[in-house]
Amino acid sequence: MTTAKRDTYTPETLLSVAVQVFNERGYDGTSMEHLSKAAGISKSSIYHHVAGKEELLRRAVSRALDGLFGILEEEDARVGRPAERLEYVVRRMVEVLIAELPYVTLLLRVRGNTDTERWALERRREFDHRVAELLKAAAGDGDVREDIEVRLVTRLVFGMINSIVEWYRPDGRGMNEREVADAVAQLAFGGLRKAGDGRG
Amino acid sequence: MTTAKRDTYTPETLLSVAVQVFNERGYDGTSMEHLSKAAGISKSSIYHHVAGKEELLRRAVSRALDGLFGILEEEDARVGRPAERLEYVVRRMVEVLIAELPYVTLLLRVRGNTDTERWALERRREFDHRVAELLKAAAGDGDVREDIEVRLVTRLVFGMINSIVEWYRPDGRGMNEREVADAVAQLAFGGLRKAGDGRG
DNA sequence: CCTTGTCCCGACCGATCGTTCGGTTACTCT
DNA sequence: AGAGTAACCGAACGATCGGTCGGGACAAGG
Repeated sequence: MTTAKRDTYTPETLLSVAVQVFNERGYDGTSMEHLSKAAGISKSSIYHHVAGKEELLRRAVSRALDGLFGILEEEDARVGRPAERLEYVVRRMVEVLIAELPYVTLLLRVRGNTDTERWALERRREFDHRVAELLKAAAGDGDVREDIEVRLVTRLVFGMINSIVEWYRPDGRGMNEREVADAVAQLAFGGLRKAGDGRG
Repeated sequence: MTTAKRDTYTPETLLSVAVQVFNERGYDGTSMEHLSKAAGISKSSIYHHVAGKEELLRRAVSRALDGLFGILEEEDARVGRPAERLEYVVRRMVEVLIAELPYVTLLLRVRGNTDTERWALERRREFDHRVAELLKAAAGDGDVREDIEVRLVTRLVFGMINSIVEWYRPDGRGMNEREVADAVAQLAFGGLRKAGDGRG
């Protein structure tokens, strides 16, 4: 039956291995041979669980996108003053990014060579746009600086957040999700200079 | 003679075409066939000008690294108060990044699959380290906030700057290098919140 | 026992990979 | 004009690519 539990591979466990290799070697730089070596099964056996290489990519970026879009559906992201909703979304982005680190990492590196990659890029743009609107509303309230273009600020803040995938590693003794989220929020809203009180 | 000017390809003109394709498709996702189509010459002719695909990558990342390390040798980056030297370096990084956009873009995307890529990653880390020391000195002077770890701040600011390659396109009617550098410096040092006066 | 279906494998497919080679064109210099 | 050579090409190289195929091992249900 379909609900039976086996100690062999499932599409999910295979995915976690594949995503790790994708992030180390790059998607295009990873062959099915690399995946079979990393997973410990033969190349042809992979096709018993998933349709192919691109399905693994699709499953991975879907998981990342679900996590990000899920933020926008949370109550604190939907109701309240835009500036506060924005800060909440920024913090949650960091948390989700860390919680789903390998999947988001892969999402952020997609180039657009295949249909799956182009779909991922489109959905990413959609998410960016939603956050940009939040920032725009906050600027309309006079809660954030207006001397820099909204679109530019959005891109820079996204750049700062997304760069986390380039260095954060869950060592155990490192920072946890909350600490990183605090640092990002403080730096993004308060800036590098000492004068700012950092709010709270 | 070697100084003769031809209207055919040189390693440099070929490089500019190759880097553009590398950035569109990714290095691993680009075949020599793709390059020959984009350059308008046959695949085998490329090997008359360069030793192979990896040499094109090495030339490209070398150019980007030379631009970045060149900043650290400029006078304003070497003498003066660390906090001011830091702000100068940040602004110059943005300018160099935009001036050498395709080359820096490629540099920031290498994964480490070949010797060339690993060498590029090592030199990048060296540059990051040099800037981190500058930030550390500025923190020692009490000129920047110390409530966030120096290494973390460095990474986040680098993330913000480096993200420029993901969206900046020299349209002509868009922002110029100086305007982007100003915005980055203002956001990095002054933060998103309105309270900050933005210094000057 | 035998069937059924899951899980896995080695061998192989056509296509494409980066690269090489022999040879032709076209320009420069004398 | 003739020699020399830089620039270029089509064809082909062995290797590897993502993916297919037929079948074997194994556990569960009858």
